[in-house]
Amino acid sequence: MFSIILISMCLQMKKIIYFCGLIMLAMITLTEENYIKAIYQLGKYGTVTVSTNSIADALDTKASSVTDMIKKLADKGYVNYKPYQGVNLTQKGKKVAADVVRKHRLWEVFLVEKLNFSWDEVHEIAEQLEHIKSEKLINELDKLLDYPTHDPHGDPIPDKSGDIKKTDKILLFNLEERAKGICVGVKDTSPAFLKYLDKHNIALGSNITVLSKEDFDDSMVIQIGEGAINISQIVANNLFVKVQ
Amino acid sequence: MFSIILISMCLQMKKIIYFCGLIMLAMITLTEENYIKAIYQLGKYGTVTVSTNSIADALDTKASSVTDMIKKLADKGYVNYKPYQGVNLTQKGKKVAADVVRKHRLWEVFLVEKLNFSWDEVHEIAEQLEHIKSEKLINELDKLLDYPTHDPHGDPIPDKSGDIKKTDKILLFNLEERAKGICVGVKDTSPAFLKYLDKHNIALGSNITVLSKEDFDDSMVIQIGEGAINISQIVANNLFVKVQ
DNA sequence: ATATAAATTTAGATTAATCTAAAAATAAAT
DNA sequence: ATTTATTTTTAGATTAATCTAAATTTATAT
Repeated sequence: MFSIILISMCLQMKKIIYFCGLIMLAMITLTEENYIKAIYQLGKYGTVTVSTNSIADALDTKASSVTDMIKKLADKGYVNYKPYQGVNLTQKGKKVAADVVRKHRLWEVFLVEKLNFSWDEVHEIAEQLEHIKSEKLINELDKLLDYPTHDPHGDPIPDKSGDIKKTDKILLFNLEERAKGICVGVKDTSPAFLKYLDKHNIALGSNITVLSKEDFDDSMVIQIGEGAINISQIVANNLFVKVQ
Repeated sequence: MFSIILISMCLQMKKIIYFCGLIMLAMITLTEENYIKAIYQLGKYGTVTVSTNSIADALDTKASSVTDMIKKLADKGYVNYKPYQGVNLTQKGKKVAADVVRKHRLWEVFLVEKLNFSWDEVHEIAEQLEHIKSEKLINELDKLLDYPTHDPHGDPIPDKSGDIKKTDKILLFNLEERAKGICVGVKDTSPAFLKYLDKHNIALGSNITVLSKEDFDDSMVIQIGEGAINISQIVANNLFVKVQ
C-alpha cells in the first residue's frame, strides 16, 4: 500500500526534476550570452570555427575558463564542439548572438540619436543594455529609431530574424592611389581611435580620395573635404570605405 | 642584497593588495543593489529599521541568505546592523537606493511615454534597466522625458541628489463618505490590479467621489467620470488619492 | 517566571564562474 | 621522424550567492 504511494510520488518527482532541467536549459545567463557573442564576432558572424585561445583573448579570461564554458554551451546546444578543434555556433547559437548584437547596435543608435552621446561613448553602455530581455522593448526601440540599418560605427544591425545585410566595404588601406571612397565604417571602435577621427574631421559619409601612398611605412596622404592629411598604416587599416 | 629586494617587493605587493581591496569595496553587485533597494522601500525610503524576514519575503529568498548579505553590506558601509535587531541604511546606502529607484522610475516613464508600453507592463523591464550604470545616460534620459516628477504609477522620482518629494496622498479607503479626491497613485503595482483599473476607467488624474460606504465588508460605491461603481475594500486600500 | 513560539543566526553544502598548475594533444621545426 | 613549442584540456581550489538544518536569541503566552 505505502510502497505504491511512494513509487507514484517518486515518478512525480522524476517528472518535476526533468521539467526543471528543461527550464534550466532554456535559461541563458549574461555570461553565456557574452561567450556566444564573442564566438559570433570572432567567427565572422558565425560562419567559421574559432579557437579557445582567441575567445579567451577577446573576453580577457583564461583558456581553461573558456573550455569549461564551451562544454556548457555545447550541452545546451548553442555550439558544436570537438575537443582541441575549436567551436562554431549552431543555428540556435547564431540566433542568440544575432539578437544580442541587434540589441547592442540599436541601443548605440538610441544613445547617439536621442541622448546626445558621441560615437566614442556608446560602446561600454551598450555592453550593458544588450542583455536586457524584452522583445517588445527592442521592437519598439527599433520603431522609435525608424528602423536603422547601421550603428554609429557603420556596423550592420541584424533584423528581427537575425539576418544581416552585408555591405561591400573594404579597408581604406586597400584603396589604390587616386581612387575615391566614402567612409562607411570603423574596425577599431575604441574611444582613442574615434576621437582621432573626430579631430581630423573624418566621419561616416565623408568623401575620401587617396592622393599618394608611401611604400616605406605604408602611410598615405588622403584628401578629406577641403584639406589633405597624412595617415598611418594603422589608421588606414581601421577605416572601412565603399569604393566610388 | 636579495633580501632587501624581496622586502621591497613585499611592501609593493601589500600596497597593491590593499588598493585592490579598496576597489572591491567600491564595486557594487546587482544583488547588493537589490538588497539595498528592498531595505530602502521596506523602511519607508530608508527612515526605519527593517527585519531580516521582511527582506527575505520581499526578495523571495531565505532568511539565512539575508543574514549573510546584510553582513556584507554592513562591512561595505551600506547598512547599520546589530544582530537580531534588523538593519537600516547609512547615508551611503540611502544614496545607492535612491539612485536605483530613480533609474527604475525614469525608465518606467520612458517605456510608457516613448515606447508605447502600458503601466502594467513596465515594472519587470525596469527591474532590469535600473541596474545599468551610466550617470550621463540617466541624466540625458531625464532631460529627454522633460524632468518628470512621478512614474506611471504615481510614485515620486528621487532627484539627482536622492531627495524625494513627498506628496500628501491618502488611501481611498480612508476617504469619508461624500468626500472628493483625485487619483494620484497605486500601492499595488501588479498587472492584475492595474488591468482592473484600466477596465473600470480609473487612471491617474481621475476624479473620484465617495458616494457611500458599506460597514459590513468595507466596500464602497464611488463615482468615477459619469458612472458609479462598487469597489471592494481591497481595491480601496490600494488606490492613493489627494483630497480635494 | 517559565515554557513555547517565532525570528534570526551559524554551520556546512551547493552551484556558477572563475583561477593556477599540471597533463595531454596538436602543430611547428629541425 | 623526433624534438620542441604551442594550444587545449583536466584536476583541484576559490569566490559570491544561495540553500537546509540546527542552534541561538528574542518575543509571547500562560
